[in-house]
Amino acid sequence: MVKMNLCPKFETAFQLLGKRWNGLIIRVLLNGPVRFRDISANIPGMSDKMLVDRLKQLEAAGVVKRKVYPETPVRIEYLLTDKGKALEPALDEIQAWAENWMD
Amino acid sequence: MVKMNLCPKFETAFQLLGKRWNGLIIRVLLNGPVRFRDISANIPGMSDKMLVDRLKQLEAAGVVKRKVYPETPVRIEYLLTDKGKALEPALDEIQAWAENWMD
DNA sequence: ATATTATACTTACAAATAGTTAGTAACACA
DNA sequence: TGTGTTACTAACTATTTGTAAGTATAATAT
Repeated sequence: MVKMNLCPKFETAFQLLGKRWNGLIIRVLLNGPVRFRDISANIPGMSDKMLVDRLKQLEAAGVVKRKVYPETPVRIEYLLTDKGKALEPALDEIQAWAENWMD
Repeated sequence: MVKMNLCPKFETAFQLLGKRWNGLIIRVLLNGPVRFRDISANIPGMSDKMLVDRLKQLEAAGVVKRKVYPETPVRIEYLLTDKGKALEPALDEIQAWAENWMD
């Protein structure tokens, strides 16, 4: 039997990226801090429920931070941590691949 | 409202990569052609059913090719197309990110 | 005082996807 | 005739995702 030794960290990374919406959410957040509505409006087909769920998951993974501005009405911004920003080269490579090979 | 214009090709790319197992399967196939059992044995937790399903999906997407050797017992190898191999830099970036930021 | 508006969620339920376990077809070999 | 191996398939359950509606909060409008 052929043994390949998939890196467990790579597996963990794909528990995040290999979930629907997560890649797109991170991509949107790479443009800078944005509000819930703005993420939602820029990802067609994704429900509020999924966005809430994914933001919680990404926050728990240390990729996204939630910042509350106690204004009226309250304003909440989502932004990438350093860990999240570090995904930019990877997402850029996926973008490049998509441009070369999709359609 | 903030408009970001997510690239539709990027979205399509993440319909593939943003599905459980696909990233890991492609990663294994980057080592060269392998048989069904070998993929399966190198991805802990993934059932045969999911592997069949994903290989079909990746084949339909033009990322994976299926090669039949009419031996006894029949031998079937799965390998990446050029389109599939072109994902290597992207997966390498994810690997690098995982090594720097996981745990 | 009451109604209206906006934002960031929550809830209840239906539909789709994933997981588990068992089974099958094909064929050489004992 | 029976056994073993490989690459699946089928039947069923569990989990995840999707849909549609609702809620809390607080300023502003009537």
